[in-house]
Amino acid sequence: MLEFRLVQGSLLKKVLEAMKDLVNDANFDCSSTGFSLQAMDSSHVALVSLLLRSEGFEHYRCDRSISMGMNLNNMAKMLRCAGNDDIVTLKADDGGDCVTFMFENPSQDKIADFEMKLMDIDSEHLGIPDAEYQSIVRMPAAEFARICKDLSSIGDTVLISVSKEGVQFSTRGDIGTANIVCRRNTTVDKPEEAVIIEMEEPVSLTFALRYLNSFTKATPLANQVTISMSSDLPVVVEYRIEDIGYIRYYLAPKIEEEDEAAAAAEAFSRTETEPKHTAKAKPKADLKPKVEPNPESEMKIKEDKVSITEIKDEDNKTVLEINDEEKNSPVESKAEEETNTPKEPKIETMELE
Amino acid sequence: MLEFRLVQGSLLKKVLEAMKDLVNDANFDCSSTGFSLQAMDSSHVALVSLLLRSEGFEHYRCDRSISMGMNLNNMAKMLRCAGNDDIVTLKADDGGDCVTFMFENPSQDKIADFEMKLMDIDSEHLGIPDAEYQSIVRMPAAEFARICKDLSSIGDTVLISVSKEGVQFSTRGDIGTANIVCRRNTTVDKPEEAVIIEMEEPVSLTFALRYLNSFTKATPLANQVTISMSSDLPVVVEYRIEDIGYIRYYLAPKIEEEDEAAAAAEAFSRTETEPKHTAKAKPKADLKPKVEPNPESEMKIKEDKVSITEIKDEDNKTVLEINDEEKNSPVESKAEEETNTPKEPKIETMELE
DNA sequence: TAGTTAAACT
DNA sequence: AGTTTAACTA
Repeated sequence: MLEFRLVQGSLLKKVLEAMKDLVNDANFDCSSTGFSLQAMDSSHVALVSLLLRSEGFEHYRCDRSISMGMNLNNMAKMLRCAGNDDIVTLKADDGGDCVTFMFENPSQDKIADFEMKLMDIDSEHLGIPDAEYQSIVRMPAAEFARICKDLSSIGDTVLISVSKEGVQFSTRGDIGTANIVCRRNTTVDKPEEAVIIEMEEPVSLTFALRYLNSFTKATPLANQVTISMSSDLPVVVEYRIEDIGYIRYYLAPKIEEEDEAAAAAEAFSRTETEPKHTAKAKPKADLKPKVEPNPESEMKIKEDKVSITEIKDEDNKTVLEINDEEKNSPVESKAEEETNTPKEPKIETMELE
Repeated sequence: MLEFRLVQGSLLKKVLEAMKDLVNDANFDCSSTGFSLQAMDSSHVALVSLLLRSEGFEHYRCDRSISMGMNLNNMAKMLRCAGNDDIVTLKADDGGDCVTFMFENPSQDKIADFEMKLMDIDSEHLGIPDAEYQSIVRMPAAEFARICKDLSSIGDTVLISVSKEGVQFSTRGDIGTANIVCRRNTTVDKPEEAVIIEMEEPVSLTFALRYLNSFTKATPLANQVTISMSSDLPVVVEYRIEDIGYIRYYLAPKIEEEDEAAAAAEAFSRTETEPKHTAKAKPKADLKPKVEPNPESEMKIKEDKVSITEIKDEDNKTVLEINDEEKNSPVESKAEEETNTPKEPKIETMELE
């Protein structure tokens, strides 16, 4: 028996709006400590990780851990039927193949319940390494969203460069170029407007704006966003959900094209002479973990079972592999249905447990 | 070297939104006195004229007059990246082929610069006669916009009839007819709601609503709109931009169809028996200027060099030609790329200087 | 996939 | 009324 009650029902609505564009189907993992989800986007380029801790709920009961496969689009549709001030209750029987959403409006005179069929989603549980990052930027979530949206009207990718003084976003497209600089700004009286840079090493990385724009669907969940970057790790874009958890997005950086390589050279310690090969053919011996997993990490996974791999595929795109050493053959998620041409660097498999 | 700074950056955003639907590419003419643009719409039916005087800018520097060809859609895209409260600076080097837009947010912690390639647009400089008009209507810009939008759901054209008491907008379509009358109303306490009629002679003219609806994109720039009409001149729809200039739209009236001819008969002294012919094939000798240029006119151009010609093309549509007598062959703008079927009356060439 | 238009919310 | 978001169309 699983049952939890969330007074601020709009929170769950926003969480689903923040995931449904990126992920079609995913397992919600419920345990006594809370409610979590990890899933790769349908083209296996980005990864979403959600955590809602049990303490954040008004009432939380989970007799035994269960994994509920849901179509996020359908779940979002149902949650859209809840008013923003409604109290949302989610119920599921242990053996059942259904989940029930119950919405109570504030005056308790309207009670709705929606039942949704669960799905059997054969997804590996993705463990995510909690690495140390060379640069961490905290800035207003709305501002980051605005920048990504604006730049995507000029170009397809953004080069994010962090220095002690601030963070610069730049792009280039057919109609011209754009450069946006956000200066470090630790305004004390308005913490939600602060731009905070924690930099150990300057970083310059390029990302596909298409995915960043998907990530910013989480903007209504938090005032601030945290962008954590290291040269050879996927960027982490985190929205902390007050008192209850977070939603995090991971995206592998793109390799610069020749003409942009110079600008990125200092940030990338990668050798430009590295031979190209296909991701699948890449021998394990060539793997070059750049960042050791943090031993202090809160990760549930064992670090010695994780390797982060960066290789180039035939299109000179980056492929990051984070592999369980006991499972050397990457397993494609069977939930994958889309026929996207894989132009993006792929986080091929994040099966870490 | 050209550089100007506009504290109210949203103004430039609105100006571009007000032009981009009508004009693809145009030259911005910058001189020490200000910033101006004249361009015909892509089907050569309507004309836009923009003026932003140097006094309206916080800082204005233009060492020598230059003409910068821009794609208005791309320029609008870039300006959309400016916040509404941003300070906008435009810069261009004299010899350069680029223009730079710089946006500073009010707290100065976010600075963006956008660079856009200039185009070589081979457009004649359009001089526009400043005629006297038989009827001038001033009314709230939002009300005019609403009327044009509403009527365009009924019909394609609007008959605007001005009398001392007010102005009437009427249309007819498959589903019925519509009539909107705005009474003269010089409310003293709310000047922005006034409807003011300056009438020397009653006027009834028909215009394509499609174009008027494009013109009303300028509504956010001004509280009031001025509509100046004479029987055989293009209507002028003017939005004054406070403290800095104006945007004006010109559109030739349509000839009434048979069933509507009666209503317009008094306004048009045209003979219904005039034979039909194609605009281009029409020999010069057949042109019948209907209205002599007003000798009292404030026009800057010499009247004897101007002829206003009204002819019908094969579709029984009006074509107004305002020709310099020294240039008998109408010159198509080379910026013209669209392949619109020229169903609308054309202001063929407005080269009057 | 991008742009535009309509609708809903603030 | 303005702004932001969603849905539809090209």
